[in-house]
Amino acid sequence: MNMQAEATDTRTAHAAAFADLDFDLLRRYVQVIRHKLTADQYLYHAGQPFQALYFVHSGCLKTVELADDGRDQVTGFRMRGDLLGIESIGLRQHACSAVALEQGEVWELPYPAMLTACRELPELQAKLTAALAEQIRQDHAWMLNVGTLNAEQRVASFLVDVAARYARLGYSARHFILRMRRTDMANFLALKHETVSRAMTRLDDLRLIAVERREVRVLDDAGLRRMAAGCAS
Amino acid sequence: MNMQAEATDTRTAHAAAFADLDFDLLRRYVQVIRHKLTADQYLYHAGQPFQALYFVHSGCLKTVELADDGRDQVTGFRMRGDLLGIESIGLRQHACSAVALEQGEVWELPYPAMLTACRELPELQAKLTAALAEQIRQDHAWMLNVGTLNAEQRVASFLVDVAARYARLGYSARHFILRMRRTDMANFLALKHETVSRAMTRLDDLRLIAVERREVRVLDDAGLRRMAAGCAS
DNA sequence: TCCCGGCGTTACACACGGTTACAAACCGTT
DNA sequence: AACGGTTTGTAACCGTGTGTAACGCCGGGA
Repeated sequence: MNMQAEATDTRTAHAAAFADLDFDLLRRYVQVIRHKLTADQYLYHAGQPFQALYFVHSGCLKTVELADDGRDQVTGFRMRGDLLGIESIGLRQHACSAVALEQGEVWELPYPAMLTACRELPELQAKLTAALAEQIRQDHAWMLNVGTLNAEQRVASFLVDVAARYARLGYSARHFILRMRRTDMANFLALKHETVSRAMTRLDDLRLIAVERREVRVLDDAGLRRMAAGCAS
Repeated sequence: MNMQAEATDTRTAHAAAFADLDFDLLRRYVQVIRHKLTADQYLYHAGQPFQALYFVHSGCLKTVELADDGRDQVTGFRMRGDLLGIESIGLRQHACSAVALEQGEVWELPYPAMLTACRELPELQAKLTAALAEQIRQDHAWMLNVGTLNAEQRVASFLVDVAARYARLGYSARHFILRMRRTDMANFLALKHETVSRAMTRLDDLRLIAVERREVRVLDDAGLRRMAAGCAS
């Protein structure tokens, strides 16, 4: 849901997913600890000691960047197969917070053990590095969208990306339930929640989607993608 | 110049710089190739084969994300000590373009050789990973600023960050020359160049800075930082 | 030296999205 | 079923930043 370029073009074709990792092999080196999460539960707070990465097994979480003066920015949403905490690598304390949007389960991967495991398993090292690079590309795609698209286009782009992520997980890209509130979506897209509401109803009016609160049905995929790209009208 | 949090707080205190790397040691493993660049010269284009990372030895470059429909977004500015190309790790082709803003020199680090060198030098591997994570944190700080600050505050924040980067390189944080045009600044800050101009003159009117085209003098550092934070007025 | 093109600045009208306010729908609790 | 709190939707107004245009400045080339 990081609004990365929707089409898997040649540049992103080889983006490695952490999901298809051999966890049985990994468990020989790293003690993987399962954690159940409930809605609104913090997985970690900004400022807490950084000790582990987290693999999302189920559910959906948001990562939130915080400023000293109280400003906050949702920097992404993570679902099954995504890795959490990589942004804090090299620090002693977490750079941001991670909050569960619904109940779910994450697998804790203690970082010191991961480091030694990386020395034994070059494949793991490559996957981790690839995950970091992929995160940078996602963020840059977000910058491009927020920097160049208007409110409606941003919302459309977001929905296209969400749909693609659901498709990758084997769910329907045509009909899904958003896991986050309007406020979270708005914050992520650098908009206000009223604006997101208006954009959603407008996309509904245009028969591109059918919305009912968090339930979204994609009626005109091509049209939605056209809207998500720079094309006006 | 990526508008990261200006104060080096406890969270960013251990951000590893690639600058203090032992290049003599690295040269035993990697054939470092020097490249001179002239203003407006592309170091690499989006879509070109990804074969190397680049260490900026002198000069200033911008990285530009491109969309199929022609939209473009400046994702950052790189100066001496910064690493270029890391966002394309794991891909066959570069994900973005890099353009020199002035004459300068970069050192090409062929990536396959870097990979093998990383296996021999754990310190190098750590530095590379840290550089990737640091990039993510910079991007998230940018998201926070663009998502929550108005035009004036963004420009102030940008100037504070530029000043900090110059200071780190041993130059004056009080008096410097911007290396990029208003258009590049504006694109990076998700504004229009006219808006950046107006913001600069307003910061000048407020006696926080003294501007004359690309020349900037910081008159009230604390005031500028206050403006760069969420504080209104 | 003059001319030209790129860059930066300024003025003004307008539009998009923010602000504010209120209402409706949903949720969990009692 | 009634209640309160939260989330979402709708509407009117307003302000920040944009679009447009004109002008000034500076540097490079003829």
